[in-house]
Amino acid sequence: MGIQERKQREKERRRQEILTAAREVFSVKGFNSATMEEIASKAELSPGTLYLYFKNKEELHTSLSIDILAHLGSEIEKVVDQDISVEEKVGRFRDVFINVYEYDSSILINLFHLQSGETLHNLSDEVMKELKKYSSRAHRAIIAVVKEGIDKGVFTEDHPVALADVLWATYAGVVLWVDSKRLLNDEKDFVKPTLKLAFDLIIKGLKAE
Amino acid sequence: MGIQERKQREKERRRQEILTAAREVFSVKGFNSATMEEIASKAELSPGTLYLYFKNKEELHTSLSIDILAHLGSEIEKVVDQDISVEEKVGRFRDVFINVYEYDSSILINLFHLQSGETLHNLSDEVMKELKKYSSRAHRAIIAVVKEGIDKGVFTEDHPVALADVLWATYAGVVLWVDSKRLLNDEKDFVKPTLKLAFDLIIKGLKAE
Amino acid sequence: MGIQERKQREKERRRQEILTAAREVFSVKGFNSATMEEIASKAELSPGTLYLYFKNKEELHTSLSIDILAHLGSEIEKVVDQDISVEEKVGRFRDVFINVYEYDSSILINLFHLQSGETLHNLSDEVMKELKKYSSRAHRAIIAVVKEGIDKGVFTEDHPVALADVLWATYAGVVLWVDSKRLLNDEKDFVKPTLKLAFDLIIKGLKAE
Amino acid sequence: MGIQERKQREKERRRQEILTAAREVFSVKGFNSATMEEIASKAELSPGTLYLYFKNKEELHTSLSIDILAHLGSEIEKVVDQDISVEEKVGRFRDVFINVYEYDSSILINLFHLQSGETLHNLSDEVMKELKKYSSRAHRAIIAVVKEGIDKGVFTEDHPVALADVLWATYAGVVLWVDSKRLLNDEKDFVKPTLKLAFDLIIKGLKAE
DNA sequence: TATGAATGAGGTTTCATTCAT
DNA sequence: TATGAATGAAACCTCATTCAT
Repeated sequence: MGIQERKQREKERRRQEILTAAREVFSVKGFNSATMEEIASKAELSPGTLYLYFKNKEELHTSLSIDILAHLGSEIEKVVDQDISVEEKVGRFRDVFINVYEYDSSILINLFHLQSGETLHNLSDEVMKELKKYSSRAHRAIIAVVKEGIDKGVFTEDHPVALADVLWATYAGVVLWVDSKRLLNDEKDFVKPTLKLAFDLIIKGLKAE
Repeated sequence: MGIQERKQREKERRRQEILTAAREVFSVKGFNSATMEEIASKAELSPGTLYLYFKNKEELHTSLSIDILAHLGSEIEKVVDQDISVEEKVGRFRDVFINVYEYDSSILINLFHLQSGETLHNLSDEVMKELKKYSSRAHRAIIAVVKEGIDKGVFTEDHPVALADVLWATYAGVVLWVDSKRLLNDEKDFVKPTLKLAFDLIIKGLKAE
Repeated sequence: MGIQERKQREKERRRQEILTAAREVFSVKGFNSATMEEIASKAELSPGTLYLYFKNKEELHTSLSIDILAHLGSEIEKVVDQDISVEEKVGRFRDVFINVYEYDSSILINLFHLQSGETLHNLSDEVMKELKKYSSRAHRAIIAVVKEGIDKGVFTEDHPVALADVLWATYAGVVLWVDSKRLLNDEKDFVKPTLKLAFDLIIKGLKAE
Repeated sequence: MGIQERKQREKERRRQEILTAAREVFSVKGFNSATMEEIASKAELSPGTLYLYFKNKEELHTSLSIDILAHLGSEIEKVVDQDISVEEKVGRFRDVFINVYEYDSSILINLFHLQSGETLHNLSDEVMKELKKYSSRAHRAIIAVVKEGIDKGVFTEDHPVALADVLWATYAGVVLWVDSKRLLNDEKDFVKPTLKLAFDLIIKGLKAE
């Protein structure tokens, strides 16, 4: 391992440390209330250093979303070529969704919230492209499975993209809705069962008679 | 009409003007990027005047949400006692959702975004209570219908509250997801068909075999 | 009584009502924290009306000081020509001071605080003149008595103006100091005994051996 | 001298620069009319920088008072154990008072004005505690000397705390009164002789026959 | 590469004062 | 004379970002 490489690795490690600190702070405070200073301090770095690794606050935040989106996408993709029935595949999607939610619920919530006009408009083209890339990767995988189901006559005939949207939207909706209910009413987190129920209904609904 | 009444009416009109201006600005900019100055200027008023009608920025924003939530709640409630089948009732819910979305999509989106930790924590108790009130009103109505379906043996037996959550979450999810897709990919707005599809699937899924 | 006169009287009555309301508000809130709106509301008038009677907030406040100063001055003056010893006269001053303090401690405190650069600079010449007039009236009376004491050989020979300043300053000092101690330590109001003690010391100190 | 130490010193120097600028501005304008912007500009800094050194305007102002109060307290304390008569000690108090006044009359005036309801209520508990600490330190020292005088039979028997209050109040009163007279009548500053006179009277008055 | 002190634009909010009715 | 809605200037304060070291 040459010096170059070691440096590269060191740099990547530092980047991850910042991301970890940022994740914690954004989770607790939300995007606007989180301050670069607090993130820096949690990463045991100075504010200025953050800007050596990320262009600005926005991109630091979005990097987190991209990370989780990339992970989600790759997990989703793994399902496509498995040797199981399409219904089971959709069931696996549900499990992936649940796992990712449980792995880092707050950033996932942020991810879904992020995708609103306010935040989206300020992103650099580069970051935007990455966001799209990972987002569509997951989406394509879902579409493929839905299509498979339709082709095999297992699912009702319908537009596969739209069906994929429904699955994805339901995921986002349950996560956000349950989160907000929890905040409003001090209830406990019941994303998992709600997600299960929603997907069971949809899978049932998907089936061709 | 006495002077008192005319003044009252004038005041209400002015309030509505501010709300309209705020709606436009918040829709385009989001809560944080919107400025009171811009809202005031759009309403052709001075910044100070806004504070005669709303305690602060937060409350101005939340008023918009409460308005639409109240409307949504009352429309949803109307469905409960109609003399139609439960499946049709759920279909009507879907229609109400679509109508409300079409009436004011941007504030609805804001409403769903609003309900995240960051924003929710700063609301006054009073506003919070109203938010809860209207929110739970709609929710209760949905629960009632789901329950009716289960009791009549038309819907699968399951926890009615959870089923209502699924419906509501799906609504929120579709609205947010389609909105973000639109922003990301410059696509056109296809909330309506997606909502239709999602509800059709769920209604089908809901049915007892 | 003609119409003119009645109007005049009515106007004066209204002015007094405003002053009364202002006194209450300024006493509780202090000059800066008091708002014209609150004063107006306490006087059961609208903010605009206040400006028909007083040029601005500053002058409304100063009017209160002038009132109490005028009262203080006239009470002090009454002492001068009484048929009693000079020591007794100084004792009477003390009593007048105590009475005025007890009549309206908060405005008196405000009066002493008022006389600092911040406030004093913004007064109109006219108000300034009145302030001086009443202030010097009281002062002159005290000087006269001190002088009488010196002339009669009862008091130590010293500059009468300076001695008058000491008396007056002691009054202000005790009032302010006790007030601030009360605020800092939640103690009770002990202006009266402190004032008695201070004057007893000074009267004793004043005596020629 | 290490880097740490140099930085520390540099920081302290900057703090003092700000305090100096603030002192000037507060002296001329008073607390409310002074603006952070003006203070910053006088210190040749940007407004934001002030907030790196002081939490807010209030605390910047109070820091000035605490500084002078601390100085005053320590000077007063030095008098207590000196090997001189109690009368001389009280005379020394007077000298300390005069010195402190001459060192920084404007902040001293502000200090006495500060201690009024309006300002006092907004202080943080921490600052309040410091204020009390230094204030009571000076006060205790005075009480001790007065007590010594009474115990030795040199002073009239009376409540030492009350006597200390009189001394302190006279100090505050003379300073404020003379200041306001100066402002009202454009007279010159005669705090020093007035203070001398007042204390001579009081010392004489204090003596047991 | 890392620091962290300094920046300064910009936002929210208050409230004395005005003026059309 | 009285109103009170509207004004708008101005203040405090925050914090993402920069840059000299």
